Amino acid sequence: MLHDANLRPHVGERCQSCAATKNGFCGYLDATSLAKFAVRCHRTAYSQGSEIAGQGEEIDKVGVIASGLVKLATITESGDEFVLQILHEGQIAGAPGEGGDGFALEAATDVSICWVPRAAWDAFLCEKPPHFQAYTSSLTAQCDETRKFIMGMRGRNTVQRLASWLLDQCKETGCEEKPCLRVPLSRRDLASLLDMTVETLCRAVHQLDDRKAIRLLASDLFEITDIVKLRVLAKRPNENAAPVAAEFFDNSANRDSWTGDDIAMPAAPLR
Amino acid sequence: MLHDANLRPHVGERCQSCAATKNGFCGYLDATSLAKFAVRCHRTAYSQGSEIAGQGEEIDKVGVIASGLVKLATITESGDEFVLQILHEGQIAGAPGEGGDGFALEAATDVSICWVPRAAWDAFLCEKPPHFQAYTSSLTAQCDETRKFIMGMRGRNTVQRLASWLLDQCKETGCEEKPCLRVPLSRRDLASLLDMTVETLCRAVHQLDDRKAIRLLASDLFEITDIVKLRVLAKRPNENAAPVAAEFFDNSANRDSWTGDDIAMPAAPLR
DNA sequence: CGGCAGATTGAGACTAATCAAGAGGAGTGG
DNA sequence: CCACTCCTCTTGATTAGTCTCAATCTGCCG
Repeated sequence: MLHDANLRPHVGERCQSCAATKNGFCGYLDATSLAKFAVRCHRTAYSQGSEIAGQGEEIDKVGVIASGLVKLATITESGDEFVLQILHEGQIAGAPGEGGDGFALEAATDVSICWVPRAAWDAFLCEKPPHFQAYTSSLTAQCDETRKFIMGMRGRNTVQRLASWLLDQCKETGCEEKPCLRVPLSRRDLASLLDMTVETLCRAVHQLDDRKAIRLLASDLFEITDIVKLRVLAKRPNENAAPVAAEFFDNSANRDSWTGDDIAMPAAPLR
Repeated sequence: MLHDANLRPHVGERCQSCAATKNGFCGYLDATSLAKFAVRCHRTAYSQGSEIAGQGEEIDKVGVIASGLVKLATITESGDEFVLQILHEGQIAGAPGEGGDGFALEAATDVSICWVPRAAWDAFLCEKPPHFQAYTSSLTAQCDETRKFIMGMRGRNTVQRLASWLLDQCKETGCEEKPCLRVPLSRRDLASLLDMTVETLCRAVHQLDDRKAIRLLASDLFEITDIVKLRVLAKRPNENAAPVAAEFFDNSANRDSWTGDDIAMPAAPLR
């Protein structure tokens, strides 16, 4: 495990420049809570390819991905690696259960993660409801994303799966106008994620190229030349390019105090 | 939507006989909390095949599955239905995000669900940390289960996928000694869940039968005649038949009061 | 320059989908 | 009671799509 850096950021300082404060768990926190969170965590950097948590390894801490992509994979007895999921900025890594029984976390790109010891994490959540809400919102969002991913893979052949995944990537990175998409994953990882062989993935990429939906500028650089055609090839023709700005729950719902046993209506729903 | 019954159970009374109190969300609650929860929810019964929540329908309530199996599916523009997941006893249905964007919930068997209006749900969670912990534990467990399911499907052909799924079912229903497994899902639903056609599923079942791993007593009744062979056929040979009793978080961790701004160590980790 | 790993392309083998049709059961109406 | 329809489950033959194996190409590093 390579730890390129292991810093406890000054309150607010590091977070200011962190893109994850806009996304996922940190994005759900208000400034005050974020500051409190910052003092409890320490940021660790991992270089591409390094192992974050081994399979079967018990993790006694919870992490929020500050930058980069984390590969959630499993290695079978026969030695094959299967990429189950790619976690990104703002998502929770190492939540209880993860890694506990057969998943490994690996840095798919250079990654930095804000770790909090399990005990401190629990204490932070218990401080006030909005902290818990941030956590539940994150979990729900991640659960949902997984389901959406499965949806995108189902009932599609290899070319359609690739096209569908590229569409999702476009939305996620928000590259609607500038049609250039960088795919930091290796062919091997992407193929595994999309449940196909490297060779088939390669053919699928070139098929999209041949049909003028994309242009392969470099091995890891895709230009989306015709997003409409890409949608058709993904079997998702009627999808409007609606913004995907994750709908965070209304922060005005933050109640800093807890109710007693009396049943009080909360100021607003969680989401 | 068929509502065969719609009852507000008396505190404790209905819950006593409910199997879900041992599992999932309700299983994480202590007796007092469970009683409080019971007065807020109303149980609704759905007969097999009835729709619980339509695709795109906004759900303003949260449900805990009291009994039966709930099918989480999506219907594409071309009219094909894809079963993404089967939710069972004790799991959360209709969490925020679900149904919001393309999933439908349908009763795969006769089902009863304890519903709580969103607002009351949030209020319940905010009452004290253990309630939130029960929720986060449930979410994490469900997230994990989804990942395990994907793991079971990856890198396997149709026969292996079926065998793998059957193994999971054995563990879940705890039928280790008495080797009889009832599969309440229709061939159509099961095939969709396992990502194959009905025809292929049928052939896979009979292949397991031919190889003496199982015996098909009835169309929905499987006798596991040789669990070791079944493991081999599932490409999961080295799996011990370890109990899967979901590891619930230690209930002694229940803290009925909340900490202030000071950082206090919680009595025990969440899980 | 050679060695190496990843990416690409090609040809044949094999899996699972598709199309087609039969078997069995449940419900309906005469 | 039977004839009829409808639906699910099952089985068979054909075909399309992927995987496998193999070879070549590319860029990178020493």
